[in-house]
Amino acid sequence: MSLVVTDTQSDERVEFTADGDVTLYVCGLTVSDDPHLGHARLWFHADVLHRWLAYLGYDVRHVENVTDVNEKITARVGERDEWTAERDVAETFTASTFEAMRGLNLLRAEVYPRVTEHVPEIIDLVETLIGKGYAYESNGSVYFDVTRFDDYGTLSNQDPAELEAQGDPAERSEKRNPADFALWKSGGVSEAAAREHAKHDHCGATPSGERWDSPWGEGRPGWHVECSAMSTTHLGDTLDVHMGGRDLVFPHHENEIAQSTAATGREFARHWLHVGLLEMEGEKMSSSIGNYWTVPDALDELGVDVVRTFYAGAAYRSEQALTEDTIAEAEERWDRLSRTYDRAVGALDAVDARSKAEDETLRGAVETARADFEAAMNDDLNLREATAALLTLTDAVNRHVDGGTPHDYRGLRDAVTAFEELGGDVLGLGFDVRDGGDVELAGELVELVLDVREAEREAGNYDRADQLRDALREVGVEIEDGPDGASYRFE
RNA sequence: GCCAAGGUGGCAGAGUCUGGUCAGACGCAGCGGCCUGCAGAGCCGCCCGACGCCGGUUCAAAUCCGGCCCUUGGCUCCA
Repeated sequence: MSLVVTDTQSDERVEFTADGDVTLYVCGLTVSDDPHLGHARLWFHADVLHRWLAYLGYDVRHVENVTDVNEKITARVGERDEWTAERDVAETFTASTFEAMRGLNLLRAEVYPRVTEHVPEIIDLVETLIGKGYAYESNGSVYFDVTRFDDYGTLSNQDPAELEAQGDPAERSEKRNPADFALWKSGGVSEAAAREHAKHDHCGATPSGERWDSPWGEGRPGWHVECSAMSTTHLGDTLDVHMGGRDLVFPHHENEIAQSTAATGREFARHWLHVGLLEMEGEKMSSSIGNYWTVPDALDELGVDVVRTFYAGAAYRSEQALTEDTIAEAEERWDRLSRTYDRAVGALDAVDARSKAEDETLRGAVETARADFEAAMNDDLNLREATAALLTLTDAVNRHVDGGTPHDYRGLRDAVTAFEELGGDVLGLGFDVRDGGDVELAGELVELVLDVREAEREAGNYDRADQLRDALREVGVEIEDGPDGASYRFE
């Protein structure tokens, strides 16, 4: 059984193939603001692909760029006192981006290359393109001539002749064809562009952003060429997988293909995977619309596991709706998974777990869950079905734990391992992660309160017992009465 | 206007490539039961019932063909 993915190039399900290491390039963030849940959706799906390929035995070389040169970044200079240059703003949000990524429990990429580190490579690439006749200099800027590249438009199925012109009016007059795009822009950020992207009015001179020397004079790299240069620098001419948001298909990825293929003469990416957009109230979540939820806020409010469970509720290639209902569903799903995991671990470590007890139903359920999970993952990374396989396993585990003692040690251990390997390692859910603080002491204190509560219950003082339970819930301790007395878990 | 993705039960979301076998699994919402001092969790069971619209092909269409409507995205910075 092998992995099948939906490739944007052919729009067909194709078998995933790679020789040895898998090179994975993800079009990363422009660091002009805190990342929001839309950006994180791409990160999540790239992360799960990374994790699944690792599970299948591939060594994954994952590179995700940081775009730290951009008009939107420049436009925020001066908004805070410490933001005196484009670089200051970029560094602030690069830091918050990394923090968000860690908070989302993403596997680290091999490198997070930044544009500011790769200007020499970008200039080399542009010179190569000029040398091969694919690009031309005009007024200190350099443009890619789309008429020289026969396959231009095949990824997005666009006809260059039908396209509206790219770039602003001043730029258009410098170009041979309306659809030509900039590889290098002369000078700094124009005042018009800076103003357009500015969110807030602020005093002082309009910032023009950083500039670099080049064979064509001072200027700034074009957006599309950055990704071509950074991916080639770190992963070579041909990528196994190129991922990005669906909104980048045109022009960004189309242009990347043109630049890289023209420069190297080789296929740029074997597989293109595009992640559908996150919708909020029927619209794309976007900083410019303002309907966004930042990653730090979402992590505070929901926790990383609910956020990840939410993302696992829809296929990467589909759009996904963020609503109260879909969030509530994710909360329920994660609660059910983690609760069951805790119960299984509890039963496993109890004296009632015996080496010779055997529950064929439980063991069969574990095997079925593993098989279903793997089949779902290989079927174009169907995360909702994969999650469903784990949820089906919760049923068998709960039935076993409810079914009295002795417990089937081996069966429970296999179930726990399945949760950890499939839910934990592959989906990145934190089954065995416990919050910080002195958990042991907290546990002892909770036990103490529970002893008091038990005494009250035995005395028939249920009001008092319920008060204690409510009080514990308020500080984040959930009490559940069972046949063997009360148990608790930290929320 | 051009390009792309999509429209499936109350929600969410598979299935469309390979026309018929279950419009499937899981979860949420709803109902009943077990358990329980109550609650929660858990378990068992259940109702309901959807393939955007109009044609065509076919013994048979969610699935193939044609037309139309609607939604979202891209064509300008965008994950």
